[in-house]
Amino acid sequence: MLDTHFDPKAAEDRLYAQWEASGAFKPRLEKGKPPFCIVIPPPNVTGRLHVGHALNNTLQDILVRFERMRGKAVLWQPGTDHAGIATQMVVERQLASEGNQNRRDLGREAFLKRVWEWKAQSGGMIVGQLKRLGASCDWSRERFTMDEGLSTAVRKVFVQLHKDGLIYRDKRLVNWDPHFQTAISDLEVENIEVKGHFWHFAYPLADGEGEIVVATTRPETMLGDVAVAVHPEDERYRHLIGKQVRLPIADRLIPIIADDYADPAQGSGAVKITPAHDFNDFKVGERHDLPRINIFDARAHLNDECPEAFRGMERYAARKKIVAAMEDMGLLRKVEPVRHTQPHGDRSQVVIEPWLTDQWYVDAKRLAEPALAAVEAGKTRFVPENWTRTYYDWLNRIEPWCVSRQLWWGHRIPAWYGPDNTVFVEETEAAALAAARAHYGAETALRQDEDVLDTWFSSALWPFSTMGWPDKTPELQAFYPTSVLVTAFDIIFFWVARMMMMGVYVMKEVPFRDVYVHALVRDEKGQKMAKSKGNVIDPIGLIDKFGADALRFTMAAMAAQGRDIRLSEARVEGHRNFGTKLWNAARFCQMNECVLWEDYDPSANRQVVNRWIVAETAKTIAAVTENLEAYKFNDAAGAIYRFVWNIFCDWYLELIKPLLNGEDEGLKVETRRTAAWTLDQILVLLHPFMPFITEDLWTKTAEFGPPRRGMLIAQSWPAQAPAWIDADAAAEIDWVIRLVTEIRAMRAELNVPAGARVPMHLVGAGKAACARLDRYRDFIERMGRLDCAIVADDAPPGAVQIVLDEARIALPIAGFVDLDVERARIEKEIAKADGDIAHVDSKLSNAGFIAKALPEIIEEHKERRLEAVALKQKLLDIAARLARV
RNA sequence: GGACGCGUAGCUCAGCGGGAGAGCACCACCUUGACACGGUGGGGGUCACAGGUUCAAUCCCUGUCGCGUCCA
Repeated sequence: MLDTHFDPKAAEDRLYAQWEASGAFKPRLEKGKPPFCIVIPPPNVTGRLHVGHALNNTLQDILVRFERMRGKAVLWQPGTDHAGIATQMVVERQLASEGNQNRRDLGREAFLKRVWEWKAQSGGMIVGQLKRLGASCDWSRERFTMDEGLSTAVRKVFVQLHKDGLIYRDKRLVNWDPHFQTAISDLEVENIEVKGHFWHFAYPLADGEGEIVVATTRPETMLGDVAVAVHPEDERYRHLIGKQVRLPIADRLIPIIADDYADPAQGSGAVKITPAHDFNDFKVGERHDLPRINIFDARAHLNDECPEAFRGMERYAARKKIVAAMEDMGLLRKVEPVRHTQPHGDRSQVVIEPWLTDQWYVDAKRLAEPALAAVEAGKTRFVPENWTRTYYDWLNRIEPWCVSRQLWWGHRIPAWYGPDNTVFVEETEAAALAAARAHYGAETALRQDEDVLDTWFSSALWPFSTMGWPDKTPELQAFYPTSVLVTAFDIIFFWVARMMMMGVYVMKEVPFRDVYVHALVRDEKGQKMAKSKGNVIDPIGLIDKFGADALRFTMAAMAAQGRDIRLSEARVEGHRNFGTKLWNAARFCQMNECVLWEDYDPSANRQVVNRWIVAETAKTIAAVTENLEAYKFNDAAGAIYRFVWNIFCDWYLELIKPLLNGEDEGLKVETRRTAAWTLDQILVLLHPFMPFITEDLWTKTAEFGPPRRGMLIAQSWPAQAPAWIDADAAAEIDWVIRLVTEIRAMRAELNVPAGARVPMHLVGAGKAACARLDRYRDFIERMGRLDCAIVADDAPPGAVQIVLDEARIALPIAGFVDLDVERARIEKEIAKADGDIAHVDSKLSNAGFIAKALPEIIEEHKERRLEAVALKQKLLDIAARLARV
């Protein structure tokens, strides 16, 4: 006998281990078996599961389990990425907490050893958390971006790109993180609005004929100024163009130039130009062939380009000193408060410096062209479709991708330099040495580039590097291109765009057929969750409290396309209750000996309730299947939820109780088998959403019947047959349900004591209704709490009446109720019928409606009118009767 | 400033050209032989606002207001 509740704590780990041991997570490649593959967007190896991951992986797991049950050879490829900065940060922090030794003191080799030790011990915690969620990845194929095979792929692609001229070294401005002392990508920069100031500085003209005022939010950069720009059309400054100013403090002469970049409406209309420290100024400098004066070192301290008094100063200390100096010289004209956006490193949270350095760049523009064309040609499809445009926008505006990082943890760039700085880009040191020998005509020592590659460089290769590329493996053959990438839109650029570029370039084929873009999970107030805001909901906590199934079902039920998810605990709790409801339905079946029958034929039932539930099951199978195929997770979840609770539990199980307690053994057998079969269909349909509870029930419900062949995870997805649909059965059960509902509503509204049993007379009923009453008398009496249910020619005295189709339900309950309440109720009903009639009439009397509306719509309105009029007539009869009581 | 999205029941959200829905919350009643993580019934919405298209608009179009996200 089942308990009254499912116990997730006791079941989850055990079931997960059984699944994994059964080999169910591994793809079985067989002839004629279509492949289905998802590569996990690799979480960061330092990461912990947050609700975004929970949603993302729940949806992937639903698809994977669904397709597996549909008989496909399914590979869900898991793994983690090495997260250059984040991981290095974790280990450096660890070093700091142990003493003062930083990584430079330790040395590169020893430091990397420490990182690997850290990875072995505490890295990949998120993998365990994914397992708690129930993710059915093929863990035997787990990959890490720093694995040997994946590193080989990285080197090979780098070299290939270099040979094709798509990767090059250049001196440009990069986003420099002074804390980590490395370049970072645009996407790792958060632009945050901050309160700052506009300092207005007067720069004296060199000829002594006055001054020009510039406004800046970053006074310290003036030491790197090389010009002052004004707009060519700006009348205020036109006469100054071409003159020189004497830059204060630095004491250099710099020109006043004309450039459209200067906005006459902004500040004073004149703008200082610092090409080495501002992206816009850099472009101005290019146009006017200006020098670039770099005033910072890697820590953003002032360097030797600055006057001696400032050298070595930290940037904000320098700012203060500059402002003070300008003020002392009487050159500070104005200070105004201003809100402006400042770039911050998403890891370090410090202000990013645009800084002039030598870095490796990928020519993203050229890689983007075929990646764009592939989507335009429909080789990859976005779902929902409107994300296509975001993808286009981003790829159309793409800038050169800086791929080098001044870190130690990562793929070291396969470039070696000769004594004269000639660069040799090869996959191995040996190849580089050989190339050097050929170049120099002699054995020559080389030194390897110190830098490593951006983590995203290796992640971009993930869809094929995980499958063994550059080897032509069977996996690659079978599963590339993958079926679908599931991702949140906030990282659409990280993932989709980069994987598309690399996939198309390396494999000559897109990495995925579909890209399903799901919502972002926010807190109850709609805010993005962030550690700094303290509003993060821990999914593991929710799993501990309500079970993984409840969390998963909630994610699926709320994953409507095109909308964000606001997660609330109440919702998860509600879905835990749903699981309990199902559990108890199974318990009921078990108590009533509803065991499976191997040769059960759903289309061979005689009893109407059984024919009905089979038809309802068929509809549910179709709905869940279609919605999952269309990535409509919420609709699929809703369909199975309503079927289980509102059809199977609320009505079917109640309808069969009299049969199970009855005398007709043949009926009992049919009903038990049908109930057991229906429950089985539910377990299969619900399994992708709630794998644990369904798997547990799969085992437990087979305690008395024929043994199961394998675990639920490996069962076939149900098919439904047209023969299962039975419109007559539907009409009959619908009538019974409406009858019971009306009786219950009447009793409740009139405050008939719940325990009181009353008689029910069905008045004016047609033949079919009479027969139905006969067939379902036990059920109707039980659900309506009636002491009898009979057909009668007329309503008994003191009866209240409800209209049901052609008949009236008469309940002689005058003794229990206040008839004034009933009279008021009838009046309200009449008013409602009048309203309906008027509404329909307004349409039917409209010539335009008659002329233009679809015939079936007009017909429907006419029927509605007839029904409303008939209803009103019956209500008037009832009212007249009540008036006489 | 540009792009995208959203304003529907107290809250969280579905729906979407022809009769306003769910979950939770709320109210009333119920120790009914699966389940109180339950059952039954009920209240509650000029579907943001203003125009337009249409025989018909919560749904399509335009604009306004408010909110959010991303990009400058």
